[in-house]
Order: sequence, then structure tokens, then C-alpha cells
Amino acid sequence: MNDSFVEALHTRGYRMTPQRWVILDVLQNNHGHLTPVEVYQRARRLMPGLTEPTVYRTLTFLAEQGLVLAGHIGSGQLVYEIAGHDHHHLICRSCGQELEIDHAVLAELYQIFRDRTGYQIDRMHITFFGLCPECQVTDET
Amino acid sequence: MNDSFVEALHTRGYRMTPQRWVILDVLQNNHGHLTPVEVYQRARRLMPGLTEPTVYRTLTFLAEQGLVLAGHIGSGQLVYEIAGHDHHHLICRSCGQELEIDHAVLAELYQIFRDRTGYQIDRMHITFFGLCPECQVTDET
DNA sequence: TATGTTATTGCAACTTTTTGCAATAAGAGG
DNA sequence: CCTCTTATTGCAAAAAGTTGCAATAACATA
Repeated sequence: MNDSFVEALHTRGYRMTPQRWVILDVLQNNHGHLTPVEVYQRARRLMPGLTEPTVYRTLTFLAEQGLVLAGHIGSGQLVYEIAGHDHHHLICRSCGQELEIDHAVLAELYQIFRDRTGYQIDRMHITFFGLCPECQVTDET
Repeated sequence: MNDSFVEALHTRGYRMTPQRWVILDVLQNNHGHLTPVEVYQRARRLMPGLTEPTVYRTLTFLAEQGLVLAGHIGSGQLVYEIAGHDHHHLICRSCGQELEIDHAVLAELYQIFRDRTGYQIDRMHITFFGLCPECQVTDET
């Protein structure tokens, strides 16, 4: 399973390493997204010698290669998850509840961008912030 | 000029302080967005005693209050700008070139979110990452 | 299977950002 | 104008994230 990871790297001249395996493993065995610190803590249990700089660099690298997705959950912190289905997030600013939005919903928007500006949007998934139905009633921020 | 800031805070039970004035002033006298460190450096010239924690807390606070906009420019770093016209950003992943997108383009999308999920999107402006026309030709990342 | 190239890691130091708490001061009310 | 409440700041320490560089190890090639 997942020779595809090795292949994806090799065809671009990069190498597979135990560190990368462990980090990919952590992300695969997790639903939802993890912060770098969370990845570090979990990966470290599987590989005690692992260091923070390696985790940060690996996550950035894997995101560039498209093997993992980087995203924002507010407050400037990046979170990561294994790249699988294309989706985006809708997060309630008040209660924190999250919803996945299938990429198809944004496809049309991306086409508009393309037509108007020539920009081709890709890769990083987007997080939208707002108020969920419940919090719209409760919270009047 | 800008008693509106004072009023916006007072009506919600918050206070205007010299620190907040200075930070708002820095953001107003700048085109485009600034990182917290940039805000700190500039604001400090106007108010030498100002400290980093205050800058970070003030920026977060002002963004929550809607007086400034927080946004991402990739790499997990938050940047800030004074809240004026509603817009979003389109950034080229390759050359870094930026484009403003008027909010009207996203209004329809927001309505779709509203219809499908009940979520009301608001506040934080969105940054989309992609490749600009030139880099689509040059760069094959 | 051994060898050479160079991508990748770990270490150490540094920058950026966050947090708890006591001291301060904004501004409402008398 | 003074007083009181409490929002806000500064300080100190910690946590999170980054960078330069020498040592290591993946893996292509022979």
C-alpha cells in the first residue's frame, strides 16, 4: 500500500525517508486535520529521534508536492491532512463547528477567476469563516 | 476624523487607547497588508514603549471587531489591513503577484453556502492561491 | 554489491507568537 | 472633578516556527 507516495517523490527526484513515512502515516491514520505540533507529538511516538524542524519542513514539502493538503483554521495556524478527495472547509466563528464543502461547489467560482483574471487556482484548500445556523440566533457578534 | 473607531468600540463596551490609535494609524497610512512584525516596528516608532504582546493582541482584537481585516498570504502567516472596501486576494504561488477580487464575485458563492448549509459567511477575507497567466507558461510545478 | 552524488536530517541558535498575571488607566457615574 | 469598575497593558516566560550548516543516508549508476 502506498508505493504511490514513493513513486510520486522519485519521479520528481526526491527521496522517501523513514521520517516522511512516519509523518504520512500519522496523517493517514487521522480523520480531519492536525497542527504541526500534533503531528510532531504523534510521529515522535513512532520515531523518538524525530525533531521539530524536520516535521515542519516535511509538512511544507509534502504540501508542495501535493501529497498532503495545507489549510487554515483561523488564527494564522496552518493545519495538514492527507490529500484525498478535494474539499474545502466551512468553520463557525462562534462555536467552531466544521463542515466540509465539496470542491464542485467552488469549481464554477474558479472558472470565473480564470475567465476574468487568467489565474488558475489550485492546490491549497480554502477555509471559509462564518456563523452556523445555531450561532446566528444565539450569538450577535 | 475617525471618531467612528472610538464609537465602534464604545458601543460594545470596549475602550480606545493610545496603543490602539497608533496601530490603527499605522494600518491606515499603509497600502496593502502588513505582518504583525511590520506593524510592531512601525507602531514602535510612534510609541517607543509599545510591546509585542500588545500588538498581537490588538490586531486580533481589532480584527474580531471588524475594524481591520486579517488575511493569509500563504505559509501560515497572518497579515492585516484597515477594513475598507470588501475584497479578497488572488496570489500567484509562483511569482507572488497579487490581485484584488471584489467581494461581489464571491457574493453568489456565499449565497450558495447559505442555501445549502445555513452558514452565513462573514468577515475574514479570503486568499486564493494559484498560478498567474505568466507563471502558467513558465512554471510547471 | 559497492560507490558517488546530493537530498535530507539533526543540532543549535534565533525569530515569531502566545499566555498568565499583576499593575495601570479608560471612561462611566456621581 | 473625583471615584470606582474593569478593560487593557507590560513584563516575564513559554511555546511555536524558522534558518544555517555540517553530518548522514537514499538511491541511481556502474
